[in-house]
Amino acid sequence: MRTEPPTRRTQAARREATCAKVLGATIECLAELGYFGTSIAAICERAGVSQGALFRHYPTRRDVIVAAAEAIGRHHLESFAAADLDLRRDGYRRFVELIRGICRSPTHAAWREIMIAARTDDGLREAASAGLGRFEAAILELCARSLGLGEAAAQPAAVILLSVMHMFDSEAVTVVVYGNAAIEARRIEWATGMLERELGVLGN
Amino acid sequence: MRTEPPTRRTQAARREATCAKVLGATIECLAELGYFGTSIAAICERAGVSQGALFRHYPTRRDVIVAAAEAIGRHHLESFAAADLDLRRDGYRRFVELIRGICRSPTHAAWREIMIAARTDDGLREAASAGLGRFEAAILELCARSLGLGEAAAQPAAVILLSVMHMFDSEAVTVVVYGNAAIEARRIEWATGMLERELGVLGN
DNA sequence: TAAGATAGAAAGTGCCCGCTTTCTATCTTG
DNA sequence: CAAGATAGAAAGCGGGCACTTTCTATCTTA
Repeated sequence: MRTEPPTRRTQAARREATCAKVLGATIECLAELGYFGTSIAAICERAGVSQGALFRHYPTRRDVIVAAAEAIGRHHLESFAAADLDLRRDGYRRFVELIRGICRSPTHAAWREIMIAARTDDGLREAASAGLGRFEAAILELCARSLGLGEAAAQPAAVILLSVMHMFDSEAVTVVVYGNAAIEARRIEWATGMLERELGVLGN
Repeated sequence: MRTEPPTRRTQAARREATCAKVLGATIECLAELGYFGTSIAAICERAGVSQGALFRHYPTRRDVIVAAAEAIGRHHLESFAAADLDLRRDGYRRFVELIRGICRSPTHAAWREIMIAARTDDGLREAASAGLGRFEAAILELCARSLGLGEAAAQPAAVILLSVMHMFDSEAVTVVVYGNAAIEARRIEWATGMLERELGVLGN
């Protein structure tokens, strides 16, 4: 399995394969090494691809990052679709655990690294905001679907659910830097109850 | 005012003056250029100080960042002390606006840049976590003082208030990258009401 | 006030970065 | 199957980075 026999593959397939390896490695690097540490060399080493190969498919480092943001955005959409959550059927505990799990995942760490970099990098921001926004879009869609409301009527709920997402997104960073297990345990309890109280009213 | 006459200053005063200039410039750079863009050259240019001068006082770039984190932590503590907030007297709207304002401030942006970098930089994390944690400490202290409860009894309130802080911390990034004014306006309203409902119970 | 210590400026130094160049291997198409 | 196109490897290149060295100016102290 080390060097597979020279299987005959179409050019498109070869291209897609190395692009996938590059994007996967980029997401891993962002999660483990941060935006700063995600160098072309680090990406290529992890992907098992030469730098020349990478630059054949992506003209600049920024384009690699932007493509990774797109991939992460799609991944987030799929995660929510796969969870197939119905807030009224499942209750809010599952939602809270789902959001917290996603926020603490490596993929989301990569998403966050790009978000933070985009704040101070105008070009990256313009190029990547669509892909990054898909995480927000995923939750908005979840609201409409899960509550069986139109987009306008779902907005009050969306504000609340997005706020919970922001809460766990920011918490996930502090967990690593100066974790406070007692507070985190209380938070997940409180968030569940709070959603029941705040969204229960809307559910009528 | 361009080149002030060679006023006679003690060595300690000169030292303190350039250190202050360096730390101020570092915080500005972190806020405007991000962690990546906060190079020694950028810091020194903004501070009006040579690189040799900087390295006389801080052995490495990391030490500059750590010192900046300490300064930001102290600044956050002072911000909360200066606000002199009493939740029961002032109501929750002022708290929500205070937190949102702080989270959107340049100083807090610098804090966040260091937090994010600390996630993937072990040495930075160990050296800076104490300073960074002062933001959390400031809110915890606010809880105990503002609600007139002991530390143990204040913890349920602390969980809620810290959660609101996390919410606006994460929101502040998305505001820059793909702002959604409608949701942000609703969020500040909702957060105020939610705190009244959730903390009103505890207040008894 | 002389001698040593500290602060600061200016010009390096080596390294790693994103990216390019060059060349070979594999695939497509007439 | 020949000829051109595409994919990929390997080495190289300029530039910016953190940090050092060297030298001068200012302060401290005996």
